[in-house]
Amino acid sequence: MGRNAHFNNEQFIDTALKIAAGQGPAAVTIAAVAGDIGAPVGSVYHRFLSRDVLMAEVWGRVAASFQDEFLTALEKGEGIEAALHTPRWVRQHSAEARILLLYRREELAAGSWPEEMKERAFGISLRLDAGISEFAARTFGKAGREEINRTVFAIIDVPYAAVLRYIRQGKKPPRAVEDHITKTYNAIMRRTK
Amino acid sequence: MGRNAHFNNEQFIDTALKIAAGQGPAAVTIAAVAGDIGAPVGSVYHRFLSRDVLMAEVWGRVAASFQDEFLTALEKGEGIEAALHTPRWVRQHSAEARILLLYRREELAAGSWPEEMKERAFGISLRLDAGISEFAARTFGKAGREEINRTVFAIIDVPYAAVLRYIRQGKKPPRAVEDHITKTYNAIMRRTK
DNA sequence: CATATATTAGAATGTTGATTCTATTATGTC
DNA sequence: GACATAATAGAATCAACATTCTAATATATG
Repeated sequence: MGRNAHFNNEQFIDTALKIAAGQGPAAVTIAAVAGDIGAPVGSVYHRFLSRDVLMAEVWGRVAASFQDEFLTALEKGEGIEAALHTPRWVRQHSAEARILLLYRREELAAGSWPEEMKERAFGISLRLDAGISEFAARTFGKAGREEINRTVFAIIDVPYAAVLRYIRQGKKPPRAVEDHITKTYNAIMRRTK
Repeated sequence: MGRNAHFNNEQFIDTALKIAAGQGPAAVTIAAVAGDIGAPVGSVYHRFLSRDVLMAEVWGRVAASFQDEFLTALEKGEGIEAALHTPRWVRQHSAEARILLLYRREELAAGSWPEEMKERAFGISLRLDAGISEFAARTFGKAGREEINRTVFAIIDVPYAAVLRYIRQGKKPPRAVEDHITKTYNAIMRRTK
């Protein structure tokens, strides 16, 4: 019952994502999102409790897109595959990459995340920590702070650094980044301390 | 002539820097800066043409603080010293580091930089490019795109990544980051391609 | 001491954008 | 066909801030 919808949640999330990627999160005003689709602002609020909730959806989508493949590689025990996932994913998902790597969660949605989203984010973070720990233990024989730090550096921080400069310029990372990431990975994750 | 000043430019810049480091650039409202010092908002505008100009001063100060030592090390030909400058500087300058590494120029001051500041920034950027090029040429025998990419990665991007995680948590980077940076530097800057 | 002026003081203005509110319009159900 | 309601429409509110404006105050200079 009720009239047919002209729009759907996905459209609003997609549009918010597109604007955030192109012009930064501050440009994602309710009017801009609605205007882009040709919807009235009221329709945004009909579907999302607030701007924060809309942005939290954007974040959730982007983070999940990245982390699912990343964790899969890691849980398989392929550290170098996990590390190389970053440049690959970035090439395939330019807009999402800009959001994930250029802004922090709090810049997208300042306060009040819906409980469900907080739990989702917490779950992802737990899974990430566990994956890293297990991998460190498997690689080094134990997973103390030292081993975890090295692992995080090699498979998260360095790939991020390798790719960031290109994302800022709106370019796809060149092939050389794989080489840099791999060399660093080998140097850091070598068994010999 | 005229009455004595109760405040001075430095105070406003310091306060803006402190607030930006602690609560992010968005928290740097004119009222917040003035209020923190006990000055009227009018006094801010008496000294700075606009919020953007004030923030540009903050940025200029922070950038210069970092880059002077960095470039000195680089121009001496000490690549590894330049790379290690990042964690050292970060430990000594927590607030400045948060601003320099957590936000981009445009987040501090969106539009309209005063001409003088633009030139200063441009000069710094030129000097940086030249320093990197020279260093790459000295290290690899030539400074093509490939050699420059490697150099930038090893002495800028990786140190940044090594330190970022701790800055976000408001902690000082542990000693291990020097080890990671050094290992990476050796792996990447090895003469053998 | 009178004047010019640098500076403080802080109220008034204007804009931008989130959010709320009040219709209006279709569509399924009875 | 009348009713309930999901959804669209978009005007009206509200709040936060940057910026502007109009005093009020000291102080140096003559």
